[in-house]
Amino acid sequence: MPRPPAPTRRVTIIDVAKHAGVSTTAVSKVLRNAYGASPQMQAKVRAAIDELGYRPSASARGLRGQTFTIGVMLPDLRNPFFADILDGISAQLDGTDYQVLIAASCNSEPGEARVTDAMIDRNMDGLILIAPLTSRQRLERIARTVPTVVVGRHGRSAVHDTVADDDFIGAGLIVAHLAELGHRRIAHIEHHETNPIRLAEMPNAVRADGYRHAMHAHGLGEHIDIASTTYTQQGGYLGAQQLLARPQRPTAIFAGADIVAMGVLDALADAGLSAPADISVAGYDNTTFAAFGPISLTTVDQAGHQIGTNAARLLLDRITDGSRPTTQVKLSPTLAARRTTAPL
Amino acid sequence: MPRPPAPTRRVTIIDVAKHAGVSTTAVSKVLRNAYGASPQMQAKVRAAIDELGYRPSASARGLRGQTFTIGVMLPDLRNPFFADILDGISAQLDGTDYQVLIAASCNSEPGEARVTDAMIDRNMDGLILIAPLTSRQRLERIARTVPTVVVGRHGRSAVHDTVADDDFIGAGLIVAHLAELGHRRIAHIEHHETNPIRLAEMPNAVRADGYRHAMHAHGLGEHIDIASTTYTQQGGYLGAQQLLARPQRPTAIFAGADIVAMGVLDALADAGLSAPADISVAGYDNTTFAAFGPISLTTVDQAGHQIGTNAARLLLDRITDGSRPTTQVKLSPTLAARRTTAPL
DNA sequence: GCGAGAACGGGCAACGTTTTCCAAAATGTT
DNA sequence: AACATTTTGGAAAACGTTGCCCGTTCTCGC
Repeated sequence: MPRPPAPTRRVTIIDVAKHAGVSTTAVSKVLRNAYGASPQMQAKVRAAIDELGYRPSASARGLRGQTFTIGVMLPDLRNPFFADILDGISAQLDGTDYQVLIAASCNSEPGEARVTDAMIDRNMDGLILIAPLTSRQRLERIARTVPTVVVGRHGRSAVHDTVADDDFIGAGLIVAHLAELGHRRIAHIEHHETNPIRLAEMPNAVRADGYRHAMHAHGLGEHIDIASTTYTQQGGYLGAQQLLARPQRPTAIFAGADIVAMGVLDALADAGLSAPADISVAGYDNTTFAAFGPISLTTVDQAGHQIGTNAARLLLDRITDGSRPTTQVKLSPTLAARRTTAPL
Repeated sequence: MPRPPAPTRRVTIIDVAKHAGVSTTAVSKVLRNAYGASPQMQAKVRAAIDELGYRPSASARGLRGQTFTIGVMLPDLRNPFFADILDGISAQLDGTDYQVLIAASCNSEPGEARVTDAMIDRNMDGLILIAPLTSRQRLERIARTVPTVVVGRHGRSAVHDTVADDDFIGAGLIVAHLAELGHRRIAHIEHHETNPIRLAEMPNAVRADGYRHAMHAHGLGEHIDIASTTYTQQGGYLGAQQLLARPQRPTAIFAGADIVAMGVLDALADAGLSAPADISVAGYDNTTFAAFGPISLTTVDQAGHQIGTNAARLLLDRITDGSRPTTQVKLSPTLAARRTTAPL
């Protein structure tokens, strides 16, 4: 199927100005509805814009200042929880001139560096970094360069805003739920974190802390039992295998993430066990599939939508006023009790 | 937590030139390793670049030509199938200077128009449009403006390349699988398409066609039974309800998408039935959750990764040579038989 | 009428690259 | 030694906006 596409020059502000019989300055003023344009002129210019189908070049704008672009960095496209956050961001930005562009799957520090650099290179007006692994130092350097909101990481900064769900409370919700059902040997599968600096900031660590604290609070300190793997399906499988091999097998497993719980369920099935008959299983995140009938996973709902709206709102605020003090928003998770947990 | 971020001017090509004692032209040449730069000069310039931490501004570049940005339009972040495609794209683009930026959730024609316009405004070098709803006419207009690859939509164009999975064959795989298991009353739930122009091009329509054709091929023409809803969980629920209310209830339901199958399973459970004991259920897409133990959905695997690599490769080709004839790549899906289908 | 001030419109210089050119120097060829 | 060629490096003009600044022309209060 041959035929080369016909090249066609883009309509510029100059074309519009000529067509409307005014200066480019005038067109620019109308575009940004800046001061100094009479209604008649506005009408003329707008007519010309429509007639010619003119669209301002973001590159040229970027060279002078704004690009009306918000960059969102996502660690993983597969976790539907992030889609909730995105929805919140989009909802908040709807009606503004800003366009959201996403860079995904930068699941390593160098990967994140590449992505954030790329966003800065492209003159984006603001960045929303979701669950970044990047060092605090680099994070602050980024935030000093461009308005930034960090999502899902605990710990405050003088230079960027922060939005996170309270993972400490969330872990407590699960432990309380299971304890109420009569469970005492409640085990946890955590994402192993080696980096000591990130230790206190990353959600996984906070969830583990919350688990420990809640266990103590319910007088179950002696039953604390943590398998340290990763927040992946395989990590859940391996973690569950470890826990099932204990001399005193737990009666409930709190997986640090829904995807981990999937691995746990697989391991149970392979061991000829089932949830909740033999062992109760809980996850964390309330991802879309957790609600599917055959799974029906008890989990913690992280108000992803609200996280998104808050992040976007804070970012817009900071774009308009870069010098206002930074804010830390901490949202409260809720329990989503379903059918993988049952009374002992 | 007060303290405004310290503003800091960006390092430009001029700074690098001064620091290296050469002209900006020279730096530019080194950057693009263009002709006319001696080894010594290259060394000097590279040293200066490293020392100053210089990064070229994409805006300024865009004003003159390339931005080294590839835009990917995704209809829906929640469908993990798209993540597979993205992985393929990233894999192919890895090692090049191109950065992928995603715009998501433009689940309507006006939404898609906004997104594609935004990408063109930003001078992106190429676009990958995944399962677009946009009219053929607009699609071609876009492709005439910027190198474009359309993914997941059947029908060829003289102006853009196309990559798609063969949905006709895929639907046939499911029907063959079910027929082999002894099923005869195999029903289908389709996504209702009203727009006649899109009718032949959209995957959902092709899947329904493939279903019809395969039914005839297996001598089951009289049992063709289609519930027309949407490709959503709720669509699956409603579709299953319709099918269950038939005087002659089907023994197998082929849902046009995995998410639809989830709704079907819910409807079965609510009716006191289960799969595959009472009714076999199959989906389409092999999304991540289809493989989860408790679900274990029989489905069709669309080589998402390959779709992505092919799309990216074609796009790079077209960016370097816009006049080469267009290509249509059609990949073959495979059956992923799991536990929601069983012999009659 | 008259001056002050507001309203309106436009000229022009950035912004940071790339891309022609073009000159000078080095090298090769008779 | 004179000339042709290649190599090397730079000057300068775009690219499409915006924002500062300046000159008009209104408007209005006296």
